[in-house]
Amino acid sequence: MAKTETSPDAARPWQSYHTVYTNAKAGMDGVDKEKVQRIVYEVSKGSKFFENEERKEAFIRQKIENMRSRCAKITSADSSHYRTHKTVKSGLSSSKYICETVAEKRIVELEATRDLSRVWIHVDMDAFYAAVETLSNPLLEGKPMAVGSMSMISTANYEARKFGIRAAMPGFIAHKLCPELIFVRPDFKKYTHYSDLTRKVFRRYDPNFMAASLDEAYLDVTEVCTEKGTSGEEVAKEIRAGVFEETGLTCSAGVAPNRLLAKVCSDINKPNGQFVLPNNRMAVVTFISSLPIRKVNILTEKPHGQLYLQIGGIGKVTEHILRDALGISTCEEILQKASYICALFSHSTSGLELSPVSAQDMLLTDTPEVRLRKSISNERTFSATGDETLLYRKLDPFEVLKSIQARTLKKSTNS
DNA sequence: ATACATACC
DNA sequence: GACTGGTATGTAT
Repeated sequence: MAKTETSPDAARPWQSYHTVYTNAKAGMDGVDKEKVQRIVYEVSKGSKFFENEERKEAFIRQKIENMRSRCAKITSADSSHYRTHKTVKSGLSSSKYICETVAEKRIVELEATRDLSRVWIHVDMDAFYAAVETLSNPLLEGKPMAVGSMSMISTANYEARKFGIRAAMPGFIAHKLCPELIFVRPDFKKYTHYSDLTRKVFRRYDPNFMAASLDEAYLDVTEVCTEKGTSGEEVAKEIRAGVFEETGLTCSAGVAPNRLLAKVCSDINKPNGQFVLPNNRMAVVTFISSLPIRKVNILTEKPHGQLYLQIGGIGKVTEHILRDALGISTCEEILQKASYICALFSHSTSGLELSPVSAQDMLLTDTPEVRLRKSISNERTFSATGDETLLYRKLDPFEVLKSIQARTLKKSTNS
């Protein structure tokens, strides 16, 4: 009997354990994903973390079931509408007919915001922390290496990625995937130093460039292109050469009419490459059509200081819901099923999901002149305990202070 | 108002 | 044995 993709296979229980580690990522092309998935599952199985993941998965599955049944209702209301030529009401306030009108209106609004007049470059350093560590210790060259600890990995170099190891993976799982993996403790002083060197280069092309993290920045080079009579492609090449000259590190770049697209483009020819999406409606629409929904990101509109936040987007959970409830995996399918999205999600969530329609940055609005930091926090993970005394001790202001001081001291003394 | 969930690096 | 930490937004209750 033919096996369908959706039927759970009891012989392959690891297939139902969803992690982010098998997503398409630069340097992960030749990886045996099935094997990685199996090892991750085997190492994780039975842990408290794993149990919690299963609990969350079950909740999401239930949410998907609800959505599917609401979908079915919308569709049947729709067909009765066309059969009887009567207005559909009686509890079914959201017939497909009404949803389509709402969706069409929103799409028209989004289309109107499309702007192809700017040239944006997104620069993304290649395996940044790992590359910096290799600069200061050339013995690491060519060997699988990760910056982080047995608990958590921040960055893996390309040799390590061949084993399926990547950022946000716990070190002990990475060790199972590659026992020879070298671990290097993070040293943020070093990364900040090299980050500053790259920013000196960025400033030459856009004094108001926006840094999204130590290793990523958005530059508006529209004026540079006009003044010098050059193209975004040429400017990106210059920037990458400049960064290499200043730091000895490689980076990748994406050139596009807006930040959302530029970020997607910088990943295409990683590492040490670039990709240009021309400011041309046809090219942009074609590009967006085949784009996996997971690539959709949103950003805050104004920086605090030089920092530009990348928040939200379609992540693991939303991707799962859209795929299993509505059969959506590309941005083109978002457009086709826009009426369902408008019917099933809140206004702001559907706005996020529909944003690729206009191939436009999804920006947070209602922004003050300069967006200020809204919160500051400091957290510590400790092992599970039922010991009440210990828990209260963790919360004791004096203990908290001591812990923060200890960490601050550690940071300023290493190297 | 508060807790919880999702997201990004 | 071990699944971070900082900041932000959205949703449910």
